[in-house]
Amino acid sequence: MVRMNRMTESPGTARDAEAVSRFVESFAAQLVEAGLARMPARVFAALLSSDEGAMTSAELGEQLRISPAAVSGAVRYLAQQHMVSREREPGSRRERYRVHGNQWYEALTNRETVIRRWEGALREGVTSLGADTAAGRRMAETLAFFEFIEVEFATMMERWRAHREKTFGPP
Amino acid sequence: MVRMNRMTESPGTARDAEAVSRFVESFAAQLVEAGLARMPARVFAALLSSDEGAMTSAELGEQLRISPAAVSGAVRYLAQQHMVSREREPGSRRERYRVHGNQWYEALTNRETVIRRWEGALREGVTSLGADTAAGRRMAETLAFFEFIEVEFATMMERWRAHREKTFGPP
DNA sequence: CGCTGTATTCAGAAATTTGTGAAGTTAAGG
DNA sequence: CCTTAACTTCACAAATTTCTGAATACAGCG
Repeated sequence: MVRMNRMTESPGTARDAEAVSRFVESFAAQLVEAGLARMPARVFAALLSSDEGAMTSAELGEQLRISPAAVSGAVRYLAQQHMVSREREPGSRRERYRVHGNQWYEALTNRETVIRRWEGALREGVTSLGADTAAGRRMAETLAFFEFIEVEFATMMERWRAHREKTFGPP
Repeated sequence: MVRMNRMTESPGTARDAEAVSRFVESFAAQLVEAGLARMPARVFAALLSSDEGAMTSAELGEQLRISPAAVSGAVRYLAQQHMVSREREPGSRRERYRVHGNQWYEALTNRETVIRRWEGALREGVTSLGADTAAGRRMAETLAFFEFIEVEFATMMERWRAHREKTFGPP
């Protein structure tokens, strides 16, 4: 009985470090392609595939082979975007970073702030180019699209929460 | 009566170049913040605020003060993303780049390809980490979210087209 | 009150991205 | 065909971004 080093004991406890790492990097790559910066993407992917859904700075640094500074920067960014939360461990000064079990993707897809800014810019465009110009009309229509999206998005998320609860049980 | 240089003649024809430029740059900045690269963002904003909804390479270069090479690169990217189309002018070898009147924002928000890739990555994650692990379950739930979104998005766009037609008339 | 384990900040090195000039390619018009 | 007006590609310079090591700040513990 050779080869009982990992992924052999009680499933859900020990883990194939290499497989995890492969997944982390490949998922991070997708996030990067979607526009996320490199380190935040890697940190986030690592947290997402951790069994606890949370890791310490040291654990992240070890898994990803990056400096504490890089962890700090990535985590700060992710926290600002509400994609992770920080927890102070009761005892020591160590901190854990946690993915919000079922809300992070709302943060990820919730471009509400962005949409609002676009709407602002478009309104400005309509007035500064003139509502009676072709360009002005085109932008007015675009603006209408975003206003439409903004509302739809909210109700869509509402439907998801309902659907989710039904399928996976309460958060 | 001094100062009758621009924005004086029939509205909708002559345009205040400076105001246009201000808007172009400010809207481009929003697009950049949303993740678009600099040149594509500027080119796109310029097209969007042109009265025709289309410009030649030379016009773009002049308005944005960039080289033909930069225009070429930006336009290639935008075309790949289906945010602009290229038109060959009947006569000469000049090409015009056009924003699709009311479909570009679908291209912009339609992350379907991206979503598909994420789903792939997540499926891989579920199997490689184990469906019976906590991490696996978390990812299965995330996967369900994206599958949900994918469908919702399609119907949302359908509703928009209906709404649009009612409000602005046929495309 | 120091000590120690953590987290953060900062200056700079390294890598990546971006935009240009110049050469190359294509096709219309003589 | 040859010329010429466009567009494209390519190598490189410049600017920006990213990550690290080192110094700094902070908080719990003895």
